[in-house]
Parts: sequence; structure tokens; C-alpha cells
Amino acid sequence: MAVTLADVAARAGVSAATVSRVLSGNYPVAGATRSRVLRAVEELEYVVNGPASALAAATSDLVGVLVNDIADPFFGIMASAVQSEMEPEKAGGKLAVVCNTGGSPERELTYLTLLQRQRAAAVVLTGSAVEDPGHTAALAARLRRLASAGTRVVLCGRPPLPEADGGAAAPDGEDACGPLTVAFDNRGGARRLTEHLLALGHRRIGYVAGPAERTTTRHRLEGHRSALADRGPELLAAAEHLTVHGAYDRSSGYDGALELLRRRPDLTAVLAANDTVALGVCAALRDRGLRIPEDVSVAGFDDLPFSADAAPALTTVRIPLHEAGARAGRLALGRESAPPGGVATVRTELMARASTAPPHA
Amino acid sequence: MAVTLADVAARAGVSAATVSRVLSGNYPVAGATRSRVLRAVEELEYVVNGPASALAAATSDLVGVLVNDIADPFFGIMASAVQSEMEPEKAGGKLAVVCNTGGSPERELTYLTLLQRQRAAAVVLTGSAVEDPGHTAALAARLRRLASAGTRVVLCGRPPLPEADGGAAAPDGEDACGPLTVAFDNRGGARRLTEHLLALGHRRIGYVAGPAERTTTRHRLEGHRSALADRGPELLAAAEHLTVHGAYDRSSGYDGALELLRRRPDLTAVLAANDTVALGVCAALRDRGLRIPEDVSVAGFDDLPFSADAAPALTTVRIPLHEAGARAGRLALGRESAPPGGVATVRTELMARASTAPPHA
DNA sequence: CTGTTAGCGCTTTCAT
DNA sequence: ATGAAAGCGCTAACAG
Repeated sequence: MAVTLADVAARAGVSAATVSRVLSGNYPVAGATRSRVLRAVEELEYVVNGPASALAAATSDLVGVLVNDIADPFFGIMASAVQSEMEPEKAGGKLAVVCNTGGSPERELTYLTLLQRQRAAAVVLTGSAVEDPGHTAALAARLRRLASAGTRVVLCGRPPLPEADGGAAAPDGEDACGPLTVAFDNRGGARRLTEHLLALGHRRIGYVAGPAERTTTRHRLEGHRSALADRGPELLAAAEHLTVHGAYDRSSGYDGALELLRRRPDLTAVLAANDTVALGVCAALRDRGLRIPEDVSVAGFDDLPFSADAAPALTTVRIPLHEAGARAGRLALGRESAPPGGVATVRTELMARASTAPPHA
Repeated sequence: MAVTLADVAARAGVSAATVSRVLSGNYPVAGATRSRVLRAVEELEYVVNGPASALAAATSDLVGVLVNDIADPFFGIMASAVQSEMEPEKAGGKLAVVCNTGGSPERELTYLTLLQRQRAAAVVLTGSAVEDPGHTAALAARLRRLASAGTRVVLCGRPPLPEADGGAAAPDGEDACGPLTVAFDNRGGARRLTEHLLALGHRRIGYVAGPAERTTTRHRLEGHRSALADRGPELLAAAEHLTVHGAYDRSSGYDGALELLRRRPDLTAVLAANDTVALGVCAALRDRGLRIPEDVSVAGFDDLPFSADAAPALTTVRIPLHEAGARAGRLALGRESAPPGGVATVRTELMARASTAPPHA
């Protein structure tokens, strides 16, 4: 039915092997032959049969990128950065495909199985991990199997897998190093952000956190609290009551801010889990008749494109998402050597803008 | 190296054929045998070799989703809706993978080739098409080849392919119907939006349009102008001077609004290519000291999640992106019958909110 | 530099 | 209901 390698070979008057060599370009072929083959390919509109070549070569050119929420630019930026390294037009180029887990651990596992089934060349897992022991174990097992099947595994924006402690399987000669990781300094960023607020004079700071069970949520919260703790134990003590949890979306920010205001109407600042949440916080404050930053300061996290020109411009913590994604992509392709220890931590940077100011009272 | 079907067969004491039948579930197998096989699969942690099965069966379970900008929720919402119909956990389930073209026609073609190489079960093209004759022809050819190779092709959020007129190839018995299409009523939406502004009393309405060569841009602009034309030729005549083009992003909105203000400082309303652009327009207006909607009304298009609780809430045109994406997904799977004529047009709905009001003067 | 020859792991008639 | 056997289209030694 479809045109095959053999058809091209026949047309060009060469053997199938020669056509294969021309197409993969990793073997010397005479110039004249090569162009004859290329012409036949053109004329026949031949397109390689991916599955057949993957089967024969025992590798495929698929690279999977798992994201928690494909509708969130946080992930979109990373995913597009990963793809930007793939060069799909080139001969050895890979096809980066993004898979949307929706934040569901089961779906994450499902996609990993599917990618293993496709014998993907690499997989990049982006975004925070769920901290459930059962899931962590299942995930680690899956990733180990992927790795041992020759698929490169890279973590981007999530912490390295916890050490496989316990007397499970002894390291059997294999190099037992976990997947390569591009981690974000969420803790340090959150810490500097809170210090910024503290330096401005704020003492009653609300925190609208992300989902409780995710690593990113925990790290940002820890950074926040460590800054508080340094300032005085009473601030830390009050923090629990000034923290609410929600999803990483706008409505959690809205609801969270309202809840915080109910608990402490004299709040002078609100920190949000991320920029999207921060926008929800702003909306709630505004609806309550509070001005930003005159009455309440607000800050986000991530520095997504819309943050800089929100009204007022949002103070936030910049994560170089594009750079991180691109690096993860290069690691996935093996085009960049592994960082020492397998973990690269990317810096985060405080972006102090108009949404934070000294408290009024 | 990896566990194969044969290993499972050996372990279960059956033939490879039986294991295959159990796994694909489309053939009667005795209950006892079946569970024995399943147990062997479990014990061996067997994962099907996708390429091998795709080669043998001449089909794969990949479904490609092409998007213009993966960092834009407009596409993210559609892509996630398409994926939501795939049931990757089920036996016959597909693996939906999204490919980011970045709006580049070449890349669109590249991805289509790659997907054809993978023998994808279906491909869904989302978002506006570039209206370049050369590219349109190349695209149509590619899609035709895909379709003839058994890949289902669905268009979502873009108009049906132009009729292949001219004396090219005669319809040779094949049913010459183009790809299935889920189109948006951009024209009608834009028309109603402009009528809303006109009804409010606005007469000097700026328009920050999208990239000139895209179908979506053209359709929205046409809708806008047809409403203007109905109100009076002088309004239509002024429209040209009140239109600027830019990308579908926030900064084009910002720059576009500034440019419009330069041309007509007495503008009373600005229509934006989409909600993201509208936010940029708002920012520019605010920076110029203009209040929304007291001094200038602003409206967007798409009704993305953030629009409802922007400040002020954005008047816009709602497109049921999720429903559209889901429908495209079902069409791609053949789980829903084709609409009459192969084209389903989804309604758009005016969402009049706080960012539009009668002009002051 | 190019052709020959085996498979890669699975699905699918065709028997039984 | 199950097994045997013939490919699917390509790659990769191995010759020449």
C-alpha cells in the first residue's frame, strides 16, 4: 500500500541498505548514488516507517515531556523550551511530544508506561512531584525500568528522587545513580521573597500555598518559614494560622485571600503559591475594597510573562523556565554532560516590583 | 534484553499468539488461560513493544495534536480536552501527544511528516491557519497523504481547507471530502461584540488585530467591519486607520493601544484580537492615565479563565474551547459521527462585563 | 562504497 | 480455543 524502502531502492537502482544509509546519513555513500536515492525519495514521496525502523534499530525518535497542566504557561514555557532543543527537521532529530497528566499520579504512571511501550528515547518530567510514599515508590520503579531499557530520564523543576534507602535491591553492578535533575531553588527564592517583605516592615503576612502534598508547595513554604523563623519565633508561631492551601490556580488565590482576611483582617501582605494564584489574591482584595500595595502588599512566584505588566506590576520570584527546559532537553538528548552529582539547581531571583510596599499603619 | 512476548508465552505455557490475543482482547480466549497469561505479564513486568506491534498491525496508538503556542492557555485548553477523550489507560486507548509549531508553517509541515512517519492514528490541527497559497497547497497535500495512509485528520478552531479547485487531480473514485472540521464562529462573535459597543454609543473604536496572514485574524476583523458597515459607511471608512496588527500576545496589545492612541487620542473603545492582547491594551491605557471603562472601553476575545476576574472584568466573546477540543478528539477517534458536510461550527457567545460601558463624552 | 542476509517483536491467517 | 508460521519494513553486521 504505502511506499516502502524497497520501492525507493528499486527506483534508484540500488539496494535497500543503501537507501537506508543515505537516509540515516551515518555511513559513507557515494555522492552520485546519494542524489539518485534522494531523487527517488522525492518522486515517490517516501516517508520512513517509524515503527519499522524503531523495531529494527531498537530505538525511537520520540521524546516524552510530562506536564501537570498543559493550560498553564508555567509548563508551556518549559515544554516549548524542551522542544526547542530537539531539531525535528534534522536527520537525527527527535520528536518531542508533551503529555498532560493533569497533576494525577496515576496518569503520570500511565503515560510513563505508554512512553516505555513506544521505546521513547527520553522522557522529561516537569513540575512538582506528589509526595505519597506509594506513588513515589511506583514512580521510582517505573523510571528505573525506563532507564534500564535505555530511555534517558530527566527531571525538570522537581527535586531529585529520594534515595532508594531500605534494604530493597542491592546495587548490582549497575551505576545506581538516579535520573538527571534540573531543580529549582524554590526554598531560597521563597526565603528571599519573605525577607523582602520583612525588610519592608511587614509582620502579618498571609500565605496562600499550593496543594499540600506537592514538593514545590513544601519547599516554597519552608523557605518562607525559615525567613520568618530568623526574624523571631513569634512570627513563625503565627505562620500556621496565616497559611491556607489550594490548587495552583486563580480561584484558589481568590478564595484563599478571602479566608485569610477572615482570619486576620489586619493582614498587611499576602504571599501566593505562584503568579496565577497571586492574581486571584489581587482580585479578592480589590473586591474587598483594599488597594494594592497601599493597604495590602501581594507577591507571587515564577515571574510568568503576564506578571510584569499586571496592575500593579507583581513582585515575584523569577525562575528561568526557558533556560531550565532547554537544559533539560539537552540533557535528555545527551548533548550536554551531566552536572556534578546529577543535579543542577537553577537560581531563582527576586523581582521586586510595584505590588509590594511598606505597610501603611 | 527486554522482556518479550515470547518470554511471557513461555512462562505462561502458551504460544505467543495466545498472549497477543489476551493483550489485545479482541479474540476469544479461555478464562483460565487468560488469567495465567495475565499473571505472567505481571510477574515479568512485561510492556508491549509499541514499534513492533505498530509494524505488524500497521497502525499505532499515537494521536498528534498540533498547536501554535503551547504556552498559551487558548491552545492548552483545547489540547487537554483532546487528550481527555483518549483513555490511554484502556486497552484500545490512544496516546495523545501535543506538538508545538510555534506558529511556524514549516514546523507544522515537519511535525506532520514526523507524525506520518510514526503512522499516527490521527492528527488534530488546532488554531488558525496561515493563509499563504504555497503553504496552503503544501499543507493540503500533506494532509491528503496522511488521510490516504489511514490517519484521520481533524481541524479544530480553523476553517475547513479551501476547496482544491483548479484542474489539478480529478476525483479518482476516492471520496474527495476534506478533513473533518470543528470551526469557530469568529466572524459572528466579532460582529456581536462590535454591535455591543455600537449599541453602547461608541463610534471611535480601535482594533488591535492579530497577525495579518492568519485566518482567525481575518475572520474576526471581517465580523467587526461588517457590524461597522451596517451602522454606516463612514464608520467602515474610518476602520482602516483604526486598525493595527500584531502578534497574539500581551505586548502587541500594549504597543497597539499606544499606537492607536497616537492616531486617535479621542478613542472611546479598543477591541483586541484576544484576551491576552486585551490585557496588554488595558496596561497601556492605564499607563496613559486612562480609566477602564470610564475613559475607554476594552474588550477581548476567547474568554480565557483569567478574563472573568481581571480588573475590571473583561467583556469578551466566549468560545467553548473545551467542548470543541473534546469533540475534535472524538472525531479523531471515530467515536462520533461526522457532522453534515464534515464541518461543525461551534457557537460563540458575547460576555458583556465591566470593561465596556457607554462613552463619557 | 555497496549488496546480501538475518533478524527486531508482534499480529494474523490458516490449521488443528 | 490454541498453535504454527509467515511476514510487516527496516537496520546492521558481514562480505565483497
